[in-house]
Amino acid sequence: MVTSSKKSEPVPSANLNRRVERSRHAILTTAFELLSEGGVASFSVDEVARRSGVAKTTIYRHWPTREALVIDACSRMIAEQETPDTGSLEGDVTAILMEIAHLLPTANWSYVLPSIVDTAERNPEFAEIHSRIQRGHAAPLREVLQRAVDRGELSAHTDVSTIVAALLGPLFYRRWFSREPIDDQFVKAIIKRALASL
Amino acid sequence: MVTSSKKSEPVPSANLNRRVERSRHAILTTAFELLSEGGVASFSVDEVARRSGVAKTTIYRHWPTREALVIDACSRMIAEQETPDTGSLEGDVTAILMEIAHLLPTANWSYVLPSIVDTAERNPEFAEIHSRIQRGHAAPLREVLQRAVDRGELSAHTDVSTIVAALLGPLFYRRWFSREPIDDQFVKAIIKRALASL
DNA sequence: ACGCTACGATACTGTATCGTAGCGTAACAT
DNA sequence: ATGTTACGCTACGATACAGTATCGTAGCGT
Repeated sequence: MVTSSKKSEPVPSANLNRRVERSRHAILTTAFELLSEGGVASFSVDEVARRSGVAKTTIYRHWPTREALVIDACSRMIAEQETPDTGSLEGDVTAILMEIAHLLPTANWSYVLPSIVDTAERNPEFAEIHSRIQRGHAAPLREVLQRAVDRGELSAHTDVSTIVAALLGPLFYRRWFSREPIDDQFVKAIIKRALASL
Repeated sequence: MVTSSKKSEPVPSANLNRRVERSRHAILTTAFELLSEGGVASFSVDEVARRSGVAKTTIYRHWPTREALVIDACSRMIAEQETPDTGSLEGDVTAILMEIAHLLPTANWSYVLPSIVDTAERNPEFAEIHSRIQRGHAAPLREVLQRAVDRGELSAHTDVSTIVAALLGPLFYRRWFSREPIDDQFVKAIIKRALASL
């Protein structure tokens, strides 16, 4: 009785989910790859269908519009970083920035982010995604900075947001604006200046 | 004799040039406006024709392709800034950054630049334009910094490029990444840190 | 064995775009 | 007056794309 009543409920069997998940995964993987290559503007559903081998009709069975798929693919791009704990503020910050400096020239998301920033300039949905990505990038820094404030290594009236901008800004600037290389020496100079006790 | 020989040369009369210039100006103005609204990706020749009142055929008589027109319109976006001379490094830098901080939320080019950055990521022609815009932004800073080095206000082995990144980076970061407001206090804090004598 | 569900293939509508061609016309020079 | 030049207009052809409709089929549970 209980089992039969369960059947009538919308409980898709595990295997059906597997089938669905296979399609969804193939689509999303290809979508992500396509995004990395051409950005948001040149993204097309037809191309996803061609590359993934999944029929376009199937794509539209899972996502109502092209935009929904793009947004979903963008969301998979949020880089999650661990928060180090070396004991000292400078040690933590150095660990975080060195990793970012290493990722900036190589990681996929660094090719797509300008496209998202551009789209976000005029589209609130992308502004929301961009905001999430942004918070993800800054979170570890905010945490180690806040810890430093709490234990007195930084003055209590330090504005954490300002320091984050002073740390991330120059790195991003070199990646997307001046296009200069980002070497260890540069990162260290930025850290010294951002954390300088005035 | 001299005048008649001049005629055979490709010396279009002034009035003809006026006619041509009127068309070119109307097209470029509209193109620039369209770029500001939608970025490079959504730019279309048909729309320029519709808005400017100039026939599409005429547009193609002056620019061979859509891309050539976009590039031409982008080139008009290079913001030229004057280099101040207040006598002190901090005064000069403050003058420059305050103006940029004021322009960032308002100027047209701040809406288009992400689009150019994105396009430059994959298109060498736009990378070149982006590079020119970038140098234009940094030039006044480079100059006042170099002057400060020359007169000994900054140590001789200061890396000017690093300081420029430490100054412009945080401002750009707030405009296009964290989207936080850029107030005078923030600018001053960034300047103090960037110019700190370590 | 039977039925449900997701899937594939194909075709289609409708639109937006690039870039070109043909033809007539207004501005301008001489 | 006559020719030249730039322009406007309309209409193309070609392509790409979003999104839908139809029909047949393969996987999977029961």
